Amino acid sequence: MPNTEREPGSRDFLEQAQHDAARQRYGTPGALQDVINVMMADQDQAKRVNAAKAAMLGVDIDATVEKWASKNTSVFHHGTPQSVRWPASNPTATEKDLSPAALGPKHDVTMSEHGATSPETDMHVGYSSTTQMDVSSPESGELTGDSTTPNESEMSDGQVRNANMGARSSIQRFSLNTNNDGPKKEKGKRKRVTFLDDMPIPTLLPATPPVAESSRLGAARVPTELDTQLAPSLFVQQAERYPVEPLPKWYEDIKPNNLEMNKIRKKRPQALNSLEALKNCIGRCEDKMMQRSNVQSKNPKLLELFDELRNLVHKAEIYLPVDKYIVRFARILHKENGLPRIFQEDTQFPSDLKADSYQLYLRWIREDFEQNVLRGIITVKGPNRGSDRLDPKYRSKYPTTAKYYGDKGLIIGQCWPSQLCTVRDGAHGSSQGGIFGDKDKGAYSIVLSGGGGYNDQDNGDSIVYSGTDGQDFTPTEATQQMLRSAELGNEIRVIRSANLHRDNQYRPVIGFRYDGLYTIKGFELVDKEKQIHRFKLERCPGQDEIRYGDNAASRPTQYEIDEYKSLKVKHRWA
DNA sequence: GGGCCCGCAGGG
DNA sequence: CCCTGCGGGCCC
Repeated sequence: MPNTEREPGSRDFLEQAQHDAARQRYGTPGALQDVINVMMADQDQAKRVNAAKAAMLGVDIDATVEKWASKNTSVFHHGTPQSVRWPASNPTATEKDLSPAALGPKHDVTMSEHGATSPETDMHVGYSSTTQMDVSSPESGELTGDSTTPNESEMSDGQVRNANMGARSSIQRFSLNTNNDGPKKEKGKRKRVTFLDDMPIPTLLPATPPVAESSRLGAARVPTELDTQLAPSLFVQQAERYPVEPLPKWYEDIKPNNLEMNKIRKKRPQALNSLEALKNCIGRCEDKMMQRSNVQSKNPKLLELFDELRNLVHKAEIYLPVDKYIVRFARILHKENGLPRIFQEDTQFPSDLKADSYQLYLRWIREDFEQNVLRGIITVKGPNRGSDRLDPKYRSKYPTTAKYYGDKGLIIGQCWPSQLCTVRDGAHGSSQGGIFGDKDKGAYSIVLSGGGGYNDQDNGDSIVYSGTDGQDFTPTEATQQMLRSAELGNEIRVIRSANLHRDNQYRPVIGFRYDGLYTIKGFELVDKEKQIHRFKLERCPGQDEIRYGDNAASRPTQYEIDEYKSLKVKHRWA
């Protein structure tokens, strides 16, 4: 079939492109068919997306297709030979403006904002770049004789077709600077890694919502179900970031003068005093903000008050032993009296305080008053050593799952002493695995750690993360999940482990920290036989900053650090 | 700090 | 019941 008949957005084109890509990546017919099936399901959506984009830009889609076909080159192939290039990592203005982020309800798009952009890059299918790399010895010269440089005769039928279809081959070298590992990785067996990434890899762009009927007039676009599923954070209104929940049943069922409440009224337990102190501090913050609303960030008295409140919230999270009666007595879950006064949309509290008070709020809302950081974890004594496991009783009482996109129920900076605890709270789904996902849905969450000798790179908002090593030209399950996410563009929760390299400024002091949602912007195939892929992730916009370093907002909090350390000591004794 | 090796949870 | 895996305790 001639190239010109493969129009972007057409079923024919997509089928062929996805077929070739899948064949190249997976090799085996069974896996291939799976990929195709999933991809085909997305095609209607894809067509709508293209039509919507064209409509918004006022572009004649037919003319655009013709133009594209006549060029017959990769739209993403623009070279900077010395640096790492990732497919679609440097989106053009057009791509950026059409991303779900820009099109979400947060940023209503009007025609005038896009009138001048070029349609060329607005194709449905993007292509990977062409690269060859030398990981460990950037300064070394030519490829040695024994290094594998695949040529066309080694390619499969599908690969050859693919290469013909897409872009030319201009093999380039580049070196990778890893701020974690530096050049020390020499010790590894794999001195030199070469790879051929010369075939275009069609990638479904992250889904964007179709245009509403009235969009010609610049009305807001309505996200589809699929959009909100893949990238839920992009469609969350500010007001819904920390939604105030309806008062839970257990809370409302407690009558103000029942027996327990009367006891509290008489006894005034210490925990109640702590809650009252917390409320009191909220009130003083509010007063101060009322006075100096314009210069609140510079008011030293107010900053002091925020610190005091932080301290109270952090202490409550770890050490405050409340029960449902005390919580109810203090009316701490009430919108008008309690924690929602901090995190509600229209307040001026710092974002870290909002987040941390919301974490506490959510736990109490679901009637979990176990402030022990190891709640839900039981230690069993084996013949040789003890081991931790999830307590089935706690699990059934507070069931969670990690099989979801986004980070509903988590806050940026949330910390856990162990990876098992991240599973307990549904932040991650594997007690040891770094990647948790699903064959069809891609990755939901990943853990960044130093273990395993992976050649990762961490720049905070952008990450290079390696898939696990496969064998016999077959990628592992986990790697396939990441590849699927690269196609879907879904949001992935990123958790950093204290096991990261000490030089990494984003490393949590101890334990594990949730640092926000990222999406995969591209990947490189580093080793063909072992199917080692290195994924480039970027942090989704609009989230709070990563809470690293030494400042009031950073986590784990001092209380968490002390507690985790003391637990480790205890563990050694037990 | 590195290596051994025993584990866990989840998925096929 | 098998397998995988960016933990982790414990030994040196």
